[in-house]
Amino acid sequence: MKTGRRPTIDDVARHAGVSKSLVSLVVRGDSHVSPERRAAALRAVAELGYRPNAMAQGLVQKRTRIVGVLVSDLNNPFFADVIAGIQARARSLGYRVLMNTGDRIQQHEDEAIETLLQLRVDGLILGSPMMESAQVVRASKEVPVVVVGRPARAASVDSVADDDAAGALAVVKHCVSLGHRRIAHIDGGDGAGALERRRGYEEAMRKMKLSSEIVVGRGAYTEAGGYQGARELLERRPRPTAIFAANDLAAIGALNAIEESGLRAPHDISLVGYDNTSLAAMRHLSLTTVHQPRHDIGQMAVDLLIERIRGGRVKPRRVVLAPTLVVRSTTAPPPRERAPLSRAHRAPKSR
Amino acid sequence: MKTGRRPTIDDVARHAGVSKSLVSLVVRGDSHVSPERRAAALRAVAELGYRPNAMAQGLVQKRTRIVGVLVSDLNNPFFADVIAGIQARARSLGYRVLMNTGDRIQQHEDEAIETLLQLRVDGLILGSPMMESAQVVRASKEVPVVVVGRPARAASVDSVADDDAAGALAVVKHCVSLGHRRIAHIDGGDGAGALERRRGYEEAMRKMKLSSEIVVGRGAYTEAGGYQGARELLERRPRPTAIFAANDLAAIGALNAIEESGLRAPHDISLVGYDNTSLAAMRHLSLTTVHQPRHDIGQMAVDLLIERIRGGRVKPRRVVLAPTLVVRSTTAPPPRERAPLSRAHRAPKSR
DNA sequence: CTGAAAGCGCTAACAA
DNA sequence: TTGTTAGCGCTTTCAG
Repeated sequence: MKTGRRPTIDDVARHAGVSKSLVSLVVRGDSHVSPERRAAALRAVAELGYRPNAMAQGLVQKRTRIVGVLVSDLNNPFFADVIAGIQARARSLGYRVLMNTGDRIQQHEDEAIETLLQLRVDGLILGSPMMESAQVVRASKEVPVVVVGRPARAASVDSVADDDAAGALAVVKHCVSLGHRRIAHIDGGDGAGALERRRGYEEAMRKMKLSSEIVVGRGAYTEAGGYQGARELLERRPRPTAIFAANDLAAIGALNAIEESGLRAPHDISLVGYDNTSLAAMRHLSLTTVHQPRHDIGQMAVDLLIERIRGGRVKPRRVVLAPTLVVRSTTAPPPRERAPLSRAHRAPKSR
Repeated sequence: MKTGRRPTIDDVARHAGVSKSLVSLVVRGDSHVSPERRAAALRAVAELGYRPNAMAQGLVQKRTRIVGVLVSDLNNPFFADVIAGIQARARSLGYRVLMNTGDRIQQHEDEAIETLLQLRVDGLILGSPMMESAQVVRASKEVPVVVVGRPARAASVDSVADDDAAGALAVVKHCVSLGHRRIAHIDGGDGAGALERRRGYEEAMRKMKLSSEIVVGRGAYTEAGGYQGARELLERRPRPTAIFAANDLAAIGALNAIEESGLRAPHDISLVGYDNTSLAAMRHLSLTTVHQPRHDIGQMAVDLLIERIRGGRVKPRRVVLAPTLVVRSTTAPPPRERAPLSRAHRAPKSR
């Protein structure tokens, strides 16, 4: 496992018969070095298996070229693509990425951030953090912070998220165009952006003149949360004919509840998710959902971050990306009502 | 964003009117400090918002108390629980976790490890790495390494994985007990542990006296891989009556292919996955699969790692955890054959 | 273009 | 108990 202590830049210098600083220049790819010495240094590096100590570098340079990423929930495939976008962009800008997860537990999130902060990462990207805004602000006092998946509330923090209002409106319109009126929502509990998505739903319902049909079940951005929310909604009479879940995971949980009740989607009840994760795309599931440009979100987050790191921009930026409805197989016209009464004032509005 | 430079331990010491080392002791919780000075130091820490610089600490202490984790694929929910296990155990042992992902690309994996190594993490856990064994060995020269999800091949590396042979045998036995004989396998391509799983399948088939029925389709640990493999298998005549995919993701891909061919599982063809991820448990999917104790795997990985870090154990350890078959709804007796011929020598063996 | 020296923020002896 | 001192491994002036 180990052969004495690890070689330092001094060892390399001695081995190559040059000075420390010369080696330092070579290792970092500076061009103002004579070919011979460069070669000598490089050879020594290879022979000794020298690996620069990032801590020592960071200590003196006062930067690490590391962006820290906090992911609220690794179970949510939504983040996989966002992170891919982050990694790709960071790589091309010469930064490295280090992740940490909070398991959807605030205290863990705090610890995760603390770790990253103590390491002196150059910037922080928070993926749908559960943590309170105050914590985010606190972190932003130390280092540039970009929040992903929910709009930032603080002035010192950038954010990139999708337009929940637009997404929700598209969903509601789609359902209405199929003939639904009793369109219920399962919210994301205290998950990131859940409030915005819920408001988007309510607003959309009002826009479609369905204020009186607004019904929200309490959920979470998890399968279990969706299941709970659906149970609550399915007990209502009259039952909703369409359910709009706060994300795909919740939609799947809702689907479980629906099937458990002996109902089928979309025959008896239509179901819509949010995020267009790989789950939704599964042919077997084929969930109607809302697509967010995840990769772009990740890239944009890095761009904002680096911009702050480099330029010292101060003005906060709230980037909002347009979502798109993806119609698959879990939405269909509502089943015919037994009592024709409720069909009476159906708004024929469609898009 | 920033208010001048960050406070250092010197600032704290000056502010509190004590020495650096006193502050250092207090911050690290040393007990040999008088209450008054401790209080003074703590107050100064709070007032200045002091946060120890982990790089400086690491530099002098020659350890970071960080375990680095490489995750091959964030899309695979398998890792979420393993990581939860890692985090939990690491936390309780006073270590922090920093993750990195390689997107299933070898070069990225190498870079990810390099980042972690340059940061001088105390140990490395590699989650189902795609990288070659040589790379793993190279890393293990720098720092203790534990491989998760595939047996380590090198003497300097520990590993913790499940018993693929046992898992495969359970799957094959289950299928046989339902009356299947043409049980095909979709392998994991060059994914971690794919070879072992495939060998386990072949061995199991032989044990069940079905050597002549061994058929392997080329796949990967992804939905796309499973889809491809299934396409290949479904073209065969006679068609397999059961498919055993290398993991759940692949099984889902296979399911897509099956349904696309107008077949249904388990009515026309039985399907088994591996890993018992949250995907498999989805009621709507209800995939028969093999459960691995993911949380335990993560914990065990940390235990092995810390043991090496602390004690300097040298003897390699290969921990193998027992998997269990989880029978759900994608397996059933095979459809009746048109030609009764092939039913003639069905082995009635069951478990 | 190259080398010597100073110091990043912290801990670990060692003294006091 | 507490303060002083000497580095950890590296980069960065600043002379040569």
